[in-house]
Amino acid sequence: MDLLESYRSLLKKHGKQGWWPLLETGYHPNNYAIPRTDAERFVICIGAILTQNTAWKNVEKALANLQKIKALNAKAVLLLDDATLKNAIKPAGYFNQKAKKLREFAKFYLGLEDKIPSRSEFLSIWGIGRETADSILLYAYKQPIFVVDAYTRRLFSLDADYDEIRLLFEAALPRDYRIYQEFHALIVEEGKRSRAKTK
DNA sequence: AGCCAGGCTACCG
DNA sequence: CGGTAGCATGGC
Repeated sequence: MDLLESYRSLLKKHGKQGWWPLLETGYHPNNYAIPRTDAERFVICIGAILTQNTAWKNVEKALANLQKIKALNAKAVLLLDDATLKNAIKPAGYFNQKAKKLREFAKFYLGLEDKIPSRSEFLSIWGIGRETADSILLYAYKQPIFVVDAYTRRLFSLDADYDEIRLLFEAALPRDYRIYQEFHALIVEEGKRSRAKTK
């Protein structure tokens, strides 16, 4: 299986996806400067948590609610009372769990200096699993780590352990975070469309 | 009217 | 270890 060839063909089919989408600017194809600020970085991180097993459309509603109450930063999240936080993120589902996950992450985030946390540091946070950790590393920190999700397994008929699949992609592709970002986004786009067609 | 979304944790055998 | 119930809302 030539993964680089799959990447090229998906790119031709769907065009650049421009992940990660932000509230103000939406998608930003051909712009790899994002995140430019610490604020954008944090929004990417909590978006990655909120989108766990959840359609992005619903995550956008939750993010917009948080923005409305000026809680798109770590300090503000920690200062919100429980009911307000849960109510804001309710559209993204699992609001009891995700409220706790956001607080756990915000606590961690506030403790950071300028350094980039390691994968295992992210994984040690309650509520951050492998895909979420890798999404944060790839899209918020621009680290060349491939993100594996349900669509990746489905599209390529892979039934191996998460990290095995991740390493398979990383070995087959140039070590370039921009390619990893686009490829994962393209896989999701392809997965969404092929599902819409077959139903 | 179901089925399922850009998963994770806890618990089971 | 691998497998899976539970978590929750909204879109199609």
